[in-house]
Amino acid sequence: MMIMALLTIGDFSRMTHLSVKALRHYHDMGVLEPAVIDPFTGYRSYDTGQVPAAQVIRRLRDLNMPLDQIRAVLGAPDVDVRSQEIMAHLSRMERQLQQTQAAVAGLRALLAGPAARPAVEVRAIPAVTALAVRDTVTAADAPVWGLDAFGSLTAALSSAGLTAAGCPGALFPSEFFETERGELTLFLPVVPAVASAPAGRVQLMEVPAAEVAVMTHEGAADDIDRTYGALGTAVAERAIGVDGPIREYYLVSVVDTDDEREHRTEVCWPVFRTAA
Amino acid sequence: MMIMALLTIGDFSRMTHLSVKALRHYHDMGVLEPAVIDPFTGYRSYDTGQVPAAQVIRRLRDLNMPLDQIRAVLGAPDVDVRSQEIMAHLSRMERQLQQTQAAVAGLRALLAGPAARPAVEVRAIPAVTALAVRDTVTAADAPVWGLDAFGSLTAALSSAGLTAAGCPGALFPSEFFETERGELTLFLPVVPAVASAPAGRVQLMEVPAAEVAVMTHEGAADDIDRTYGALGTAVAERAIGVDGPIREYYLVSVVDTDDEREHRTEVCWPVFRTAA
DNA sequence: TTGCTCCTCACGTCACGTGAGGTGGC
DNA sequence: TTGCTCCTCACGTCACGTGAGGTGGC
Repeated sequence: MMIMALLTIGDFSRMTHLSVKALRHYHDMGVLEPAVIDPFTGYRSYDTGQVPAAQVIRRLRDLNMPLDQIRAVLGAPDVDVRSQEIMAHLSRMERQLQQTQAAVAGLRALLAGPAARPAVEVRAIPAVTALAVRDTVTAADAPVWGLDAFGSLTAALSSAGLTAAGCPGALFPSEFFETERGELTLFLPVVPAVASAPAGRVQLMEVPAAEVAVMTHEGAADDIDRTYGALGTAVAERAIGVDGPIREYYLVSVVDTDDEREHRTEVCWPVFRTAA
Repeated sequence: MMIMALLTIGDFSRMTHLSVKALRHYHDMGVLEPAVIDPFTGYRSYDTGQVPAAQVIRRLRDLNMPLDQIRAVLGAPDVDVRSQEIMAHLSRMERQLQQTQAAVAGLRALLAGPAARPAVEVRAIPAVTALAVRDTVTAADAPVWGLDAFGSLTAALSSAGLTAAGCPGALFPSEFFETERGELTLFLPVVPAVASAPAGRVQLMEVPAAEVAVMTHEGAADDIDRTYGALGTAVAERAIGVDGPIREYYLVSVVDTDDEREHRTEVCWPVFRTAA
């Protein structure tokens, strides 16, 4: 760890293409400490040996990695942890890229004009017994949470010796859309039976009956707001809406096929019990 | 433009998957005004007819379009201007995506360990006459500016009846790296001759002589900080650096080939005149 | 009357950028 | 001595999120 040559912050800036302001910020945040700090003038001096670290920081910032994570990556004791954190970040970025592509496609579709909208059907859903997982989740985490929760449900299904009685569904409280965070419930209807109590985070619950307006969403979940808009509009214009959680039923989902175009989701909006 | 049904902010949030906080913010920013505002309570009411606009906003925000631009897009009088602005944004995003991919590749290369570094050569560059364009530019705008300036230079070359005497180069003041903004000079050496004065923003200048350390960067410009780091390190460790603008000479660049891997750029770092 | 929804400030977040105002070294 | 580089606050930016504290409608 020999010091090879000390550099002013200006020289170091030129060598790394990091702005002086950014370097000072990285110092303040503990991401990249100068090799020497003059106790009288406060002048920072960097070492030529710090150039590679600065280049890594620049790349990670280009990839939008937060400074806290960069500090953790650079401070990781062994190389495995380090590359593991980087790979985790890259896969998060890949997911984000897919979302971007979906947004571009969705935008084109929107601007091309309103698509033919599937019909709205009013339906009475009876109460059912179901295995369920309930957690407080943010909108950003919801897809991953859902997949994980579904894994727990299928595991509990077999270990409790129960039989599925329909496709999985979820309950979304109003709060979830209004604040992008709320307590979600993923459930899997089962044939009622005397069974051993489900273990862990899976519980047996009664999904209440409901009168709902239903519209089927075809395709990837990124576009599902279009169906919400069309369904909500239909409900509002008929003035039949009531309070209560929105439901989704996953007729065909990622657990059935990787081709998102084949996915089918029923969106259910609560309406008056009196609606014919 | 008939009002079809009024919605509370909560209902509108559920229908568009925009958070209530976001909707209030869009109102404050003039991006999406509620159809009705109760003068006593301040309650906002939206119209079902506003759902499509909200969906477009959501897509554009997913694409990181700033609210100012979104307001402009939605307010655009004709569809041509609107789709033009969107296309411009998409191409900016595409450029950003390329940068992301370059950052991933660059990161892999950095973590794989230091590459074999090309040799540093100390060279005396004589003064030359050149056509030049000079502008104050930010680091983010520099590549586009450079391409545009080169176009002006070649146009001026033929209209002034001059002959090129070398490949194009650029001068970068220290300030440009330290603040990511500064006055850049792109120049094209010419055979001195009595010629008509160049027009517009192109001027005839004397590029001063300089003693420099030179390293050749092979490949895309996104990676050029690695060469700056290696060159700056070499200069610092020999303690031969002096003040002065850094130069780049574009031996093979985007004007010669679209294959970035073939690009070759000489980076020139000012050193003592006495260096042998 | 009790929840629930809605409202308006005021402040926080994140990674710096933008001055202001001042000092040190050649 | 004059520039130039460096320093430290303090505040701004952008698109909201996070409470605090309060009101209206069923």
